[in-house]
Amino acid sequence: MSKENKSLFALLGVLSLRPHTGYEIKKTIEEGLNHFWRIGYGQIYPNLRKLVELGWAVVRMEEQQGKPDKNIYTITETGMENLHQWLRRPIEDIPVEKNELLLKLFFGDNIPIDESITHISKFKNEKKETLADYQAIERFLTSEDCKDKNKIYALLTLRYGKRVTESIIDWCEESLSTLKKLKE
Amino acid sequence: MSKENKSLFALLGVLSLRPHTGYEIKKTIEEGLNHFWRIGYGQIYPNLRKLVELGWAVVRMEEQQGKPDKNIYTITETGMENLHQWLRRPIEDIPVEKNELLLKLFFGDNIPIDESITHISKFKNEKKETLADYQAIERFLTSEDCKDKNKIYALLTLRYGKRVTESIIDWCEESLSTLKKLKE
DNA sequence: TACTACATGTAAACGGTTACATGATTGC
DNA sequence: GCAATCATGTAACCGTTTACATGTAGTA
Repeated sequence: MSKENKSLFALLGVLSLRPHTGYEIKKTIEEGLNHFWRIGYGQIYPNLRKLVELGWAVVRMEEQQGKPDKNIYTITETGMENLHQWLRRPIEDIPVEKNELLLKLFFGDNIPIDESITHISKFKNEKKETLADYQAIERFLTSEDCKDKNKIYALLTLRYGKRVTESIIDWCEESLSTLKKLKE
Repeated sequence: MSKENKSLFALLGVLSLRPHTGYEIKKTIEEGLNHFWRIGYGQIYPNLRKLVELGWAVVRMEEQQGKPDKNIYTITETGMENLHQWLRRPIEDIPVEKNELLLKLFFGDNIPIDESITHISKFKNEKKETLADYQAIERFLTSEDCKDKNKIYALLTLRYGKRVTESIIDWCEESLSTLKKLKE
Protein backbone atom coordinates (compact mmCIF):
# COMPACT_ATOMS: atom_id res chain seq x y z
CA MET A 1 0.00 0.00 0.00
CA SER A 2 2.65 2.40 1.13
CA LYS A 3 4.64 2.81 -2.05
CA GLU A 4 2.68 4.03 -4.99
CA ASN A 5 3.96 5.36 -8.25
CA LYS A 6 1.87 8.51 -8.41
CA SER A 7 3.53 9.79 -11.56
CA LEU A 8 2.10 6.75 -13.32
CA PHE A 9 -1.35 7.98 -12.40
CA ALA A 10 -0.45 11.49 -13.45
CA LEU A 11 0.32 10.09 -16.91
CA LEU A 12 -2.91 8.08 -16.88
CA GLY A 13 -4.83 11.19 -15.96
CA VAL A 14 -3.35 13.11 -18.86
CA LEU A 15 -4.24 10.25 -21.20
CA SER A 16 -7.82 10.40 -19.88
CA LEU A 17 -8.13 13.87 -21.42
CA ARG A 18 -7.08 12.71 -24.88
CA PRO A 19 -4.42 10.54 -26.57
CA HIS A 20 -0.89 11.90 -26.23
CA THR A 21 2.66 11.21 -27.28
CA GLY A 22 5.28 11.25 -24.55
CA TYR A 23 6.44 14.60 -25.79
CA GLU A 24 2.93 16.03 -25.63
CA ILE A 25 2.37 14.68 -22.14
CA LYS A 26 5.27 16.73 -20.90
CA LYS A 27 3.78 19.85 -22.46
CA THR A 28 0.33 19.20 -21.07
CA ILE A 29 1.72 18.69 -17.59
CA GLU A 30 3.84 21.82 -17.89
CA GLU A 31 0.82 23.84 -18.93
CA GLY A 32 -1.74 22.60 -16.45
CA LEU A 33 -0.09 20.86 -13.53
CA ASN A 34 3.10 22.84 -13.36
CA HIS A 35 2.57 24.23 -9.86
CA PHE A 36 2.08 20.86 -8.19
CA TRP A 37 3.52 18.19 -10.45
CA ARG A 38 6.68 18.04 -12.54
CA ILE A 39 8.07 15.22 -14.56
CA GLY A 40 10.92 14.57 -16.97
CA TYR A 41 11.36 12.28 -19.95
CA GLY A 42 13.37 9.95 -17.77
CA GLN A 43 10.13 9.17 -15.99
CA ILE A 44 7.67 9.58 -18.83
CA TYR A 45 8.96 7.03 -21.32
CA PRO A 46 9.62 4.16 -18.91
CA ASN A 47 6.23 4.72 -17.23
CA LEU A 48 4.48 4.85 -20.58
CA ARG A 49 5.93 1.44 -21.38
CA LYS A 50 4.71 0.23 -17.99
CA LEU A 51 1.19 1.45 -18.77
CA VAL A 52 1.19 -0.60 -21.97
CA GLU A 53 2.51 -3.65 -20.11
CA LEU A 54 -0.30 -3.29 -17.56
CA GLY A 55 -2.83 -3.01 -20.37
CA TRP A 56 -3.88 0.44 -19.18
CA ALA A 57 -2.85 2.08 -22.44
CA VAL A 58 -2.15 1.14 -26.04
CA VAL A 59 0.40 2.57 -28.47
CA ARG A 60 0.01 3.36 -32.10
CA MET A 61 2.92 4.44 -34.27
CA GLU A 62 2.39 7.27 -36.68
CA GLU A 63 4.91 8.03 -39.37
CA GLN A 64 5.59 11.64 -40.16
CA GLN A 65 7.59 13.36 -42.84
CA GLY A 66 10.19 15.88 -41.81
CA LYS A 67 9.52 15.08 -38.15
CA PRO A 68 10.39 12.02 -36.07
CA ASP A 69 7.83 9.24 -35.87
CA LYS A 70 5.19 9.54 -33.17
CA ASN A 71 4.14 6.99 -30.59
CA ILE A 72 0.61 7.91 -29.67
CA TYR A 73 -0.67 6.49 -26.38
CA THR A 74 -4.38 5.96 -25.77
CA ILE A 75 -5.98 4.96 -22.47
CA THR A 76 -7.89 1.67 -22.41
CA GLU A 77 -11.06 0.80 -20.50
CA THR A 78 -9.01 -1.02 -17.88
CA GLY A 79 -6.85 2.06 -17.64
CA MET A 80 -9.90 4.21 -17.09
CA GLU A 81 -11.17 1.92 -14.38
CA ASN A 82 -7.84 1.97 -12.60
CA LEU A 83 -7.67 5.73 -12.86
CA HIS A 84 -11.13 6.10 -11.37
CA GLN A 85 -10.27 3.73 -8.55
CA TRP A 86 -7.14 5.68 -7.77
CA LEU A 87 -8.93 9.02 -7.93
CA ARG A 88 -11.50 7.79 -5.38
CA ARG A 89 -8.94 6.27 -3.05
CA PRO A 90 -8.32 8.49 0.00
CA ILE A 91 -4.99 10.22 0.39
CA GLU A 92 -3.14 8.42 3.13
CA ASP A 93 0.03 10.24 3.90
CA ILE A 94 0.78 13.84 3.11
CA PRO A 95 4.57 13.97 3.04
CA VAL A 96 6.19 17.07 4.48
CA GLU A 97 7.75 19.27 1.84
CA LYS A 98 11.41 19.89 2.45
CA ASN A 99 12.13 23.58 2.56
CA GLU A 100 15.71 24.69 2.14
CA LEU A 101 14.99 28.29 3.05
CA LEU A 102 13.47 27.32 6.38
CA LEU A 103 16.35 24.93 7.03
CA LYS A 104 18.86 27.71 6.48
CA LEU A 105 16.78 30.14 8.48
CA PHE A 106 16.40 27.76 11.41
CA PHE A 107 20.16 27.76 11.90
CA GLY A 108 20.34 31.50 11.22
CA ASP A 109 22.01 32.10 14.56
CA ASN A 110 25.25 31.00 12.92
CA ILE A 111 25.38 33.77 10.33
CA PRO A 112 24.86 37.55 10.31
CA ILE A 113 21.21 38.63 10.24
CA ASP A 114 21.73 40.40 6.92
CA GLU A 115 22.42 37.10 5.23
CA SER A 116 19.10 35.71 6.38
CA ILE A 117 17.43 38.91 5.22
CA THR A 118 18.98 38.45 1.78
CA HIS A 119 17.69 34.89 1.56
CA ILE A 120 14.15 35.97 2.42
CA SER A 121 14.22 38.94 0.03
CA LYS A 122 15.27 36.75 -2.84
CA PHE A 123 12.64 34.20 -1.96
CA LYS A 124 9.99 36.90 -1.81
CA ASN A 125 10.86 38.20 -5.26
CA GLU A 126 10.67 34.74 -6.73
CA LYS A 127 7.30 34.14 -5.13
CA LYS A 128 6.04 37.44 -6.49
CA GLU A 129 6.93 36.32 -9.98
CA THR A 130 5.19 33.02 -9.39
CA LEU A 131 2.10 34.86 -8.22
CA ALA A 132 2.10 37.00 -11.35
CA ASP A 133 2.22 33.84 -13.45
CA TYR A 134 -0.72 32.38 -11.56
CA GLN A 135 -2.72 35.55 -12.02
CA ALA A 136 -2.09 35.45 -15.75
CA ILE A 137 -3.23 31.84 -15.98
CA GLU A 138 -6.26 32.62 -13.85
CA ARG A 139 -7.20 35.48 -16.15
CA PHE A 140 -7.02 33.10 -19.10
CA LEU A 141 -8.98 30.35 -17.39
CA THR A 142 -11.78 32.71 -16.39
CA SER A 143 -11.93 34.30 -19.86
CA GLU A 144 -14.24 33.28 -22.66
CA ASP A 145 -11.31 32.07 -24.77
CA CYS A 146 -10.87 29.04 -22.60
CA LYS A 147 -13.09 26.17 -23.64
CA ASP A 148 -11.51 23.57 -21.40
CA LYS A 149 -13.99 21.06 -20.10
CA ASN A 150 -12.17 20.60 -16.81
CA LYS A 151 -11.73 24.34 -16.43
CA ILE A 152 -13.33 24.36 -12.96
CA TYR A 153 -10.89 21.83 -11.62
CA ALA A 154 -7.94 23.58 -13.21
CA LEU A 155 -9.05 26.80 -11.52
CA LEU A 156 -9.46 25.05 -8.19
CA THR A 157 -5.92 23.75 -8.17
CA LEU A 158 -4.57 27.04 -9.45
CA ARG A 159 -6.24 28.95 -6.63
CA TYR A 160 -4.51 26.69 -4.15
CA GLY A 161 -1.19 27.80 -5.52
CA LYS A 162 -2.31 31.41 -5.55
CA ARG A 163 -3.44 31.44 -1.95
CA VAL A 164 -0.38 29.63 -0.66
CA THR A 165 1.94 31.91 -2.61
CA GLU A 166 0.19 34.99 -1.30
CA SER A 167 0.53 33.84 2.28
CA ILE A 168 4.21 33.10 1.74
CA ILE A 169 4.74 36.64 0.47
CA ASP A 170 2.96 37.95 3.57
CA TRP A 171 5.18 35.81 5.74
CA CYS A 172 8.27 37.15 3.95
CA GLU A 173 7.24 40.70 4.72
CA GLU A 174 6.50 39.91 8.36
CA SER A 175 9.81 38.08 8.72
CA LEU A 176 11.81 40.81 7.03
CA SER A 177 10.51 43.42 9.44
CA THR A 178 11.10 41.10 12.41
CA LEU A 179 14.71 40.58 11.40
CA LYS A 180 15.27 44.24 10.63
CA LYS A 181 14.04 45.18 14.09
CA LEU A 182 16.27 42.51 15.61
CA LYS A 183 19.27 44.05 13.90
CA GLU A 184 18.88 47.32 15.76
CA MET B 1 26.39 22.31 -8.14
CA SER B 2 22.97 21.00 -8.83
CA LYS B 3 22.97 17.95 -6.59
CA GLU B 4 23.54 18.66 -2.95
CA ASN B 5 22.96 16.46 0.02
CA LYS B 6 20.92 18.88 2.09
CA SER B 7 20.17 16.36 4.81
CA LEU B 8 23.89 16.27 5.51
CA PHE B 9 23.73 19.97 6.31
CA ALA B 10 20.60 19.47 8.36
CA LEU B 11 22.61 17.06 10.52
CA LEU B 12 25.51 19.51 10.66
CA GLY B 13 23.13 22.25 11.73
CA VAL B 14 21.79 20.11 14.56
CA LEU B 15 25.34 19.36 15.68
CA SER B 16 26.05 23.10 15.70
CA LEU B 17 23.53 23.45 18.54
CA ARG B 18 25.24 20.84 20.73
CA PRO B 19 26.75 17.34 20.47
CA HIS B 20 24.22 14.64 19.66
CA THR B 21 23.93 10.91 19.17
CA GLY B 22 22.17 9.72 16.03
CA TYR B 23 19.16 8.88 18.10
CA GLU B 24 19.05 12.35 19.64
CA ILE B 25 19.41 14.01 16.26
CA LYS B 26 16.21 12.37 15.13
CA LYS B 27 14.41 13.69 18.21
CA THR B 28 15.77 17.19 17.80
CA ILE B 29 14.69 17.30 14.18
CA GLU B 30 11.26 15.94 15.07
CA GLU B 31 10.83 18.60 17.72
CA GLY B 32 12.09 21.64 15.88
CA LEU B 33 12.16 21.04 12.15
CA ASN B 34 9.24 18.69 11.83
CA HIS B 35 7.15 20.89 9.58
CA PHE B 36 9.81 21.33 6.91
CA TRP B 37 12.36 18.56 7.31
CA ARG B 38 12.03 14.85 8.06
CA ILE B 39 14.67 12.22 8.22
CA GLY B 40 14.98 8.54 9.13
CA TYR B 41 17.77 6.47 10.64
CA GLY B 42 18.47 5.11 7.19
CA GLN B 43 19.77 8.54 6.33
CA ILE B 44 21.11 9.64 9.69
CA TYR B 45 23.68 6.94 10.40
CA PRO B 46 25.28 6.77 6.94
CA ASN B 47 25.45 10.59 6.77
CA LEU B 48 26.94 10.78 10.25
CA ARG B 49 29.71 8.48 9.09
CA LYS B 50 30.19 10.71 6.07
CA LEU B 51 30.57 13.75 8.33
CA VAL B 52 33.32 11.99 10.22
CA GLU B 53 35.04 10.97 6.98
CA LEU B 54 34.93 14.58 5.81
CA GLY B 55 36.38 15.73 9.11
CA TRP B 56 33.32 17.86 9.81
CA ALA B 57 32.48 15.93 12.98
CA VAL B 58 34.16 13.62 15.47
CA VAL B 59 32.73 10.64 17.36
CA ARG B 60 33.26 9.65 20.94
CA MET B 61 31.92 6.40 22.34
CA GLU B 62 30.31 6.45 25.72
CA GLU B 63 29.58 3.23 27.54
CA GLN B 64 26.37 3.03 29.51
CA GLN B 65 24.96 0.48 31.89
CA GLY B 66 21.50 -0.87 31.22
CA LYS B 67 21.35 1.08 28.01
CA PRO B 68 23.15 0.56 24.69
CA ASP B 69 26.44 2.33 24.16
CA LYS B 70 26.29 5.85 22.76
CA ASN B 71 28.13 7.35 19.82
CA ILE B 72 28.29 11.05 20.50
CA TYR B 73 29.00 13.26 17.50
CA THR B 74 30.56 16.69 17.89
CA ILE B 75 31.02 19.28 15.15
CA THR B 76 34.59 20.32 14.33
CA GLU B 77 35.87 23.73 13.30
CA THR B 78 36.01 22.64 9.68
CA GLY B 79 32.46 21.44 10.07
CA MET B 80 31.43 24.83 11.43
CA GLU B 81 33.10 26.61 8.53
CA ASN B 82 31.37 24.40 6.01
CA LEU B 83 28.04 24.91 7.72
CA HIS B 84 28.46 28.69 7.64
CA GLN B 85 29.41 28.59 3.99
CA TRP B 86 26.37 26.55 3.16
CA LEU B 87 24.07 28.76 5.20
CA ARG B 88 25.27 31.82 3.30
CA ARG B 89 25.03 30.21 -0.11
CA PRO B 90 21.93 31.38 -2.00
CA ILE B 91 19.11 28.96 -2.63
CA GLU B 92 19.21 28.07 -6.32
CA ASP B 93 16.26 25.94 -7.16
CA ILE B 94 13.03 25.73 -5.26
CA PRO B 95 11.60 22.38 -6.31
CA VAL B 96 7.86 22.19 -6.76
CA GLU B 97 6.16 20.19 -4.06
CA LYS B 98 4.17 17.31 -5.43
CA ASN B 99 0.62 17.47 -4.21
CA GLU B 100 -1.49 14.33 -4.48
CA LEU B 101 -4.71 16.09 -3.54
CA LEU B 102 -4.34 18.62 -6.34
CA LEU B 103 -3.43 15.84 -8.76
CA LYS B 104 -6.61 13.95 -7.90
CA LEU B 105 -8.63 17.13 -7.98
CA PHE B 106 -7.29 18.18 -11.36
CA PHE B 107 -8.74 15.04 -12.90
CA GLY B 108 -11.90 15.37 -10.83
CA ASP B 109 -14.06 15.37 -13.95
CA ASN B 110 -13.68 11.61 -13.99
CA ILE B 111 -15.40 10.99 -10.65
CA PRO B 112 -18.57 12.23 -8.91
CA ILE B 113 -18.23 15.65 -7.30
CA ASP B 114 -18.98 14.19 -3.88
CA GLU B 115 -15.76 12.20 -3.99
CA SER B 116 -13.73 15.33 -4.56
CA ILE B 117 -15.63 17.00 -1.73
CA THR B 118 -14.71 14.10 0.56
CA HIS B 119 -11.04 14.45 -0.33
CA ILE B 120 -11.03 18.16 0.45
CA SER B 121 -12.96 17.72 3.70
CA LYS B 122 -10.51 15.14 4.95
CA PHE B 123 -7.61 17.31 3.93
CA LYS B 124 -9.11 20.28 5.72
CA ASN B 125 -9.53 18.35 8.95
CA GLU B 126 -5.94 17.20 8.84
CA LYS B 127 -4.73 20.73 8.24
CA LYS B 128 -6.81 21.96 11.17
CA GLU B 129 -5.06 19.49 13.42
CA THR B 130 -1.70 20.60 12.06
CA LEU B 131 -2.61 24.20 12.76
CA ALA B 132 -3.56 23.34 16.34
CA ASP B 133 -0.17 21.71 16.79
CA TYR B 134 1.58 24.79 15.45
CA GLN B 135 -0.37 27.03 17.78
CA ALA B 136 0.63 24.90 20.75
CA ILE B 137 4.30 25.09 19.80
CA GLU B 138 4.01 28.81 19.20
CA ARG B 139 2.51 29.27 22.66
CA PHE B 140 5.44 27.40 24.16
CA LEU B 141 8.06 29.28 22.13
CA THR B 142 6.62 32.64 23.12
CA SER B 143 6.32 31.67 26.79
CA GLU B 144 8.89 32.35 29.49
CA ASP B 145 9.59 28.62 29.90
CA CYS B 146 11.46 28.51 26.65
CA LYS B 147 15.09 29.44 27.04
CA ASP B 148 16.14 28.44 23.55
CA LYS B 149 18.83 30.67 22.16
CA ASN B 150 17.61 30.33 18.58
CA LYS B 151 14.02 30.87 19.65
CA ILE B 152 13.52 33.74 17.19
CA TYR B 153 14.50 31.59 14.25
CA ALA B 154 12.40 28.69 15.44
CA LEU B 155 9.44 31.04 15.66
CA LEU B 156 10.12 32.41 12.20
CA THR B 157 10.01 29.01 10.56
CA LEU B 158 7.01 27.97 12.60
CA ARG B 159 5.04 31.00 11.48
CA TYR B 160 5.70 30.04 7.89
CA GLY B 161 3.97 26.76 8.53
CA LYS B 162 1.17 28.50 10.38
CA ARG B 163 0.45 31.00 7.65
CA VAL B 164 0.58 28.45 4.86
CA THR B 165 -1.65 26.05 6.77
CA GLU B 166 -4.17 28.79 7.46
CA SER B 167 -4.35 29.72 3.82
CA ILE B 168 -4.81 26.09 2.86
CA ILE B 169 -7.75 25.83 5.24
CA ASP B 170 -9.26 28.95 3.68
CA TRP B 171 -8.79 27.43 0.25
CA CYS B 172 -10.50 24.24 1.40
CA GLU B 173 -13.52 26.21 2.53
CA GLU B 174 -13.67 28.19 -0.68
CA SER B 175 -13.31 25.05 -2.76
CA LEU B 176 -15.91 23.13 -0.80
CA SER B 177 -18.50 25.80 -1.38
CA THR B 178 -17.56 26.04 -5.06
CA LEU B 179 -18.05 22.31 -5.52
CA LYS B 180 -21.26 22.25 -3.52
CA LYS B 181 -22.71 24.96 -5.72
CA LEU B 182 -21.58 23.05 -8.79
CA LYS B 183 -23.48 20.00 -7.62
CA GLU B 184 -26.83 21.78 -7.71
C1' DT C 1 1.95 -8.70 29.56
C1' DA C 2 2.95 -5.41 26.45
C1' DC C 3 4.49 -1.18 25.10
C1' DT C 4 7.64 2.69 25.06
C1' DA C 5 12.21 4.64 25.38
C1' DC C 6 16.86 4.05 24.54
C1' DA C 7 20.36 2.96 20.92
C1' DT C 8 22.74 1.51 16.34
C1' DG C 9 22.91 0.13 12.19
C1' DT C 10 22.23 -2.40 7.13
C1' DA C 11 20.13 -3.73 2.64
C1' DA C 12 16.96 -3.54 -0.83
C1' DA C 13 13.98 -1.19 -3.52
C1' DC C 14 12.16 2.79 -5.37
C1' DG C 15 11.44 7.44 -7.29
C1' DG C 16 13.46 11.17 -9.47
C1' DT C 17 16.98 14.03 -11.83
C1' DT C 18 20.61 14.76 -15.07
C1' DA C 19 23.33 13.91 -18.78
C1' DC C 20 23.85 11.82 -23.00
C1' DA C 21 22.64 10.44 -27.87
C1' DT C 22 20.35 11.47 -32.37
C1' DG C 23 18.51 14.29 -36.10
C1' DA C 24 15.35 16.96 -39.33
C1' DT C 25 12.69 21.30 -39.96
C1' DT C 26 11.37 26.07 -39.22
C1' DG C 27 12.18 30.76 -38.27
C1' DC C 28 15.10 34.67 -36.91
C1' DG D 1 24.55 30.47 -38.51
C1' DC D 2 21.93 29.53 -34.44
C1' DA D 3 18.22 28.51 -31.59
C1' DA D 4 13.95 26.40 -30.98
C1' DT D 5 10.60 22.80 -31.90
C1' DC D 6 9.48 18.22 -32.61
C1' DA D 7 10.41 13.48 -31.00
C1' DT D 8 12.24 9.18 -28.42
C1' DG D 9 14.72 7.05 -25.47
C1' DT D 10 18.76 5.12 -22.03
C1' DA D 11 22.09 4.96 -18.15
C1' DA D 12 24.07 6.50 -14.16
C1' DC D 13 23.56 8.37 -10.04
C1' DC D 14 21.52 10.02 -5.90
C1' DG D 15 18.33 10.67 -2.07
C1' DT D 16 14.78 8.61 0.48
C1' DT D 17 11.87 5.17 2.47
C1' DT D 18 10.98 0.71 4.39
C1' DA D 19 11.93 -3.39 6.37
C1' DC D 20 14.89 -5.96 8.97
C1' DA D 21 17.97 -7.13 13.01
C1' DT D 22 19.09 -6.81 18.11
C1' DG D 23 18.60 -6.03 23.07
C1' DT D 24 17.78 -3.89 27.94
C1' DA D 25 15.10 -1.22 31.36
C1' DG D 26 11.21 0.92 33.01
C1' DT D 27 6.26 1.67 33.10
C1' DA D 28 1.20 0.84 32.72
